Amino acid sequence: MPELPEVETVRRGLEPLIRGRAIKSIRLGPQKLRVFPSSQRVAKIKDQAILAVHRKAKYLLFELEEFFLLSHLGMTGSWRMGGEQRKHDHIWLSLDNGQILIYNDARRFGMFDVLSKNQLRNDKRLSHLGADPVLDSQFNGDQLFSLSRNKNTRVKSFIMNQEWVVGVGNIYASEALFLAGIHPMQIASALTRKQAQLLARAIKQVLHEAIFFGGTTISDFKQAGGSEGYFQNLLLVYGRDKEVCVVCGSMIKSQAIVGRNSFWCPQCQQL
DNA sequence: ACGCGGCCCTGGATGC
DNA sequence: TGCATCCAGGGCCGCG
Repeated sequence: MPELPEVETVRRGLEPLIRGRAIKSIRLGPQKLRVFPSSQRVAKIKDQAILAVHRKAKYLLFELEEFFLLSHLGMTGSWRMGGEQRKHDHIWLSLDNGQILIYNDARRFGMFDVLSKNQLRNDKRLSHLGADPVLDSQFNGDQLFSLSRNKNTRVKSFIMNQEWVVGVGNIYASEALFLAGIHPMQIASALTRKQAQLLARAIKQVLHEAIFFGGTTISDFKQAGGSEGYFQNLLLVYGRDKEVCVVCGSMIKSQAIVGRNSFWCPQCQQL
């Protein structure tokens, strides 16, 4: 699913299409997402203008005059403008220019909710999030190092936990650890300060590059305009098990770590 | 109290 | 061709 670069790519594509438009009506399909608002709540956003589209971690936030629409794409969620009906369409937002913004999600791991400004402030899903490597200046090696001191888990799992760092998912975790030369099975609390600094830098680098290239399309990620990302062509280890490392020529290894398939170079990333 | 495994879903790839 | 199995970019919940 979409990690930070994919969500950011969607945000950037979507915002110019819908900013300033008012919502004329909204329709929800019969099959619920993991989170779906009540119909009374949905009714409140009629005639509200869309002022901006923000990203908070891997969430999209549509800022309305008095409410926020909270959207998480889960693994297979996507927003697109109008066009033909498709299987797994679940939300239809009709805008005042006649266009319809549609949410599609095959696996329905996504979330959609309507929140007041006050509810947004107090929302537990959003209040426990860590620093954003792209947006927050307090994300750096020193912060990562101090957070990691008491974390008795594999470093890959540590950087994927949204409570400590947001936006890093299964693809970019492997990529960042490769760039930093850190073995994904290393215990987080055993990171040296130097390693934490390399890792923070690597996370920022890979997320920025992936945003620049429009995200990673493995099977079904699409940008807001429907085009695919390009960064899948630039992945150095993810999905490349049994291929050779671009740096040293060793064979890339893969193995599940805390339940998620992980990829690393046994030569460049030693425990 | 923390860390992990299972689970929520559908569809595509693979194997028999 | 058909069927069974496994796996997928995320996050929540319950268990030990």
